[in-house]
Amino acid sequence: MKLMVIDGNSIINRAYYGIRPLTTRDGLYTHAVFGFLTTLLRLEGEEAPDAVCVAFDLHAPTFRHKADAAYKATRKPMPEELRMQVPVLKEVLDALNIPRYELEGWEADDLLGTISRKCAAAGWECVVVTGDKDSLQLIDGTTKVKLVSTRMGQTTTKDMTEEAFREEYRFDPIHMIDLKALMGDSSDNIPGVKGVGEKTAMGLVQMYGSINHLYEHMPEIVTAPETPARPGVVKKLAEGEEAARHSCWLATIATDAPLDFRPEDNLRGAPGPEAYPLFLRLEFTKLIEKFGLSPEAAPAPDKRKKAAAVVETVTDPERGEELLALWRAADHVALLALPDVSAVGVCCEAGEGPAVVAELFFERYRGDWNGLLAALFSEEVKKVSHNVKDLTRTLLENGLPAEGFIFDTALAAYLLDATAGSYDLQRLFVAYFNEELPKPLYLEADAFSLLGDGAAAAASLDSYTAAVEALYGALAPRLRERNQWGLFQTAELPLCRVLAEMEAAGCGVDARALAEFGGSLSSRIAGQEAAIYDMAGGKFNINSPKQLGEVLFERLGLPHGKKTKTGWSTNADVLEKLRFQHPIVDAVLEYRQYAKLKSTYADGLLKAMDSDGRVRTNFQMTVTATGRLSSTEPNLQNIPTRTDLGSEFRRMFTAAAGCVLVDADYSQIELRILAHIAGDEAMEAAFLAGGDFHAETAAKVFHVAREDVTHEMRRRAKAVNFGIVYGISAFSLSQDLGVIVAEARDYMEAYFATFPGVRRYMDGVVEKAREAGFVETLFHRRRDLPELASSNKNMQSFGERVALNMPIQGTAADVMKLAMVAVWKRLRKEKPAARLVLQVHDELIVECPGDEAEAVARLLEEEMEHVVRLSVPLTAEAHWGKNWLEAKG
DNA sequence: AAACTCACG
DNA sequence: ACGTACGTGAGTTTC
Repeated sequence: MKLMVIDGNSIINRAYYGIRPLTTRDGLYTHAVFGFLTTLLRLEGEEAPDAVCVAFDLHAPTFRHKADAAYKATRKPMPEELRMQVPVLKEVLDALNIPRYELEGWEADDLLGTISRKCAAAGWECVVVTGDKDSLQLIDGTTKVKLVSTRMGQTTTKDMTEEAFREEYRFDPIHMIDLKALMGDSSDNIPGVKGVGEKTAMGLVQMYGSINHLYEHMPEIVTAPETPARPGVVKKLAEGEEAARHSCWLATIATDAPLDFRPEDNLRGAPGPEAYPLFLRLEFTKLIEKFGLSPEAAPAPDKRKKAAAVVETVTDPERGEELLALWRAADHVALLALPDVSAVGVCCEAGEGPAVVAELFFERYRGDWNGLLAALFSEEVKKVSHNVKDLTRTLLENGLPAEGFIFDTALAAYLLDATAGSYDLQRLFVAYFNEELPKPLYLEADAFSLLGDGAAAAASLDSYTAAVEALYGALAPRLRERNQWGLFQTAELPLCRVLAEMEAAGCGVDARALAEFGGSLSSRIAGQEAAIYDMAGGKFNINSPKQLGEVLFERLGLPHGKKTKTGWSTNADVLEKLRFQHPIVDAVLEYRQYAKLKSTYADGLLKAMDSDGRVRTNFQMTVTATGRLSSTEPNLQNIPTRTDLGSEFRRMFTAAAGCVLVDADYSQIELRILAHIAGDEAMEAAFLAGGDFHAETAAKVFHVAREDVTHEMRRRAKAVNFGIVYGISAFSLSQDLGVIVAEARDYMEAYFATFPGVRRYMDGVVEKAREAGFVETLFHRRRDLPELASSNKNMQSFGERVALNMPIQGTAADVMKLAMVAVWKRLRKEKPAARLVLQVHDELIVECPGDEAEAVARLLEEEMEHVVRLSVPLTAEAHWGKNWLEAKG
């Protein structure tokens, strides 16, 4: 069997430039699509493949892929006349029933690589069609590359099999990587080795093959003058080793993108009924015949305005079955359920009449409603709902399936405006349709819940369910317009299931140890309390900043620092500076530490425990402005770790009997993302080198050798690194480091001199944000920034810091969400006894049988590292143990 | 309900 | 002259 996979971007690009412009009567450019289709016909004729599919790039216009951010200079932006044709081509391919693949965060190249390897694994032959020589590295025994070029309307192709390649290049296809890494490629922004061009690189690769092998043999090259590497070249090679290895990474096409792909799903089938009218609209009359399209297959246009919904309360099992058949056949239904699934509303617009909103109140339903629910929540009925994660958790906890959710109106509204604050149905409906929904339903904390009797609910469940349907119609196209469909479908929506399972699973906590620890904290608190009263000369409420301030700053006469709205600040920063003035200060600091641990963690966690000895957090998906999750009731994302005493709490988060916790965390994910989106070469090189990044930074910034970096230098470099991510100011950095502002300013200057790309990024992103009114992540998560247009200078500065920070923090959040979905899928397939239990922003925790620890650890690392390909490696490290503290490694 | 403090990434 | 890091949630006091 043979599959042909086409590099969609490459071929449409070549068609665009290779064919004279062509428009329809109403001025729509179509020549690139036309050229693509004629090329497709030609290729099908030449190859007669059993299956055909097309891969596309999917990346932001603002942040390009690989080390692409700085390359506005070298890679021209896609002309508007071409850009507008890409969605048209996709529509055409869909109509022709030719599958297309695109994946947030991956280039078409990587998909070609992945698809070709999956074909090989399935025993299929694969033909990769592209205009790009990069893909030649994919050639092997079962994969050939067809190079296509289109000039003056004429398309020529060149078949590169393994033999043909060797004949032409005299080395193995895989070494195309090394060739490109040595000679560089400006259009892909691969630096290569300075002073090494095509000729030299070719000779070196023919002689030594890989770059690794080449550098291993450097000594011999020096002494062998007849080699293609003359002495000058040897020097250049030595100087360019880092660049060569970095370039190697950039030049390698991934073959392990997380793509759900089976060759047999791409078998060539008949065109759909939409194809004929679409080709007519594009005025592709000649192609209609060549693609065998006919008007008979055209669907009847259905533009009729829907009448108002018909509402019925279902009590009869037979009617239930009837409706189920309609729901199965429908494109989708809108659905809401009460938190205990005691009532469900289903809105269905199938057929030509008005929408039917069916309400199922199970205390009134006379048949087997469990069977009905199981069918309703199976894959077979495509459902749109509001807060899918919560419903999924409820369903799973009631032993019901939870499949077939295709949209979530709350999540969609969140992606469209992450700073709106709340996403309950009433508000959304008002915001999008300027109409009020009836009141009887009480919406609590975004969850759909019911107060009052069934009659009151009956009067409103229908309007709320219909509102979900209406909002779907309004929100879905907006997501597509903003390029957020991919993020929604690949990250947010599938994450609902993952989080629901995590919440339902919970995490084991040792209640006895917790209570015991709480007791010892009480004693410590009592001890400090007595000492404080003694030194203060009387009792007062230490927890009251007001009373504490009076004692410290009035009675004891200590110098007060910052003031707050209501008085003098008594926070840890201030007290830290007073430590040597009076022994009471240390006592207060200790008291505060113990009191915090006791009330928030010892008491707090005990209160939050379920009867089975586990705590179940609520992961909120629609809270943060950056795309992170938040965790509440209890918050399991702020369990202490920074002090020895506090981290004892982590010892009490335990694995079930026979199980261990596996903890995997990303290393410096935000700084790596900064290196990527800023395209800063020095920073990229530092990460490629793989050492201690803060120390590496210190060496560069302070101009000392790596081994001469002191602890203090590293500490300062680390603070600057963090400051950069937060949108630094010299003042705050000086506060953080305890140095004068001028010195902090010097550090920043030195930092920007070391990493010039970072400064360019900072200037660029703020400028763009000011123009656009928003910033976005690599995956198009967006945050609106009205602050930048404010007349208040502080507001503006805040907006600027957010503009700097959000794309970084937000991209990290996107990556983690994608990783969670990938990990979940693999665990489900390969390690069904393992389950995800916690996420703490850059850290994932899995509970699994002890003998699977090693395998699960490797699985976590692999999935987390490979979820996206940046210009620097993304690394994750996993460890395991009987409890969270041990598992931290 | 708001203010303050402090736990986390 | 001023106020200054980004993103969260929870417990406590005070109004």
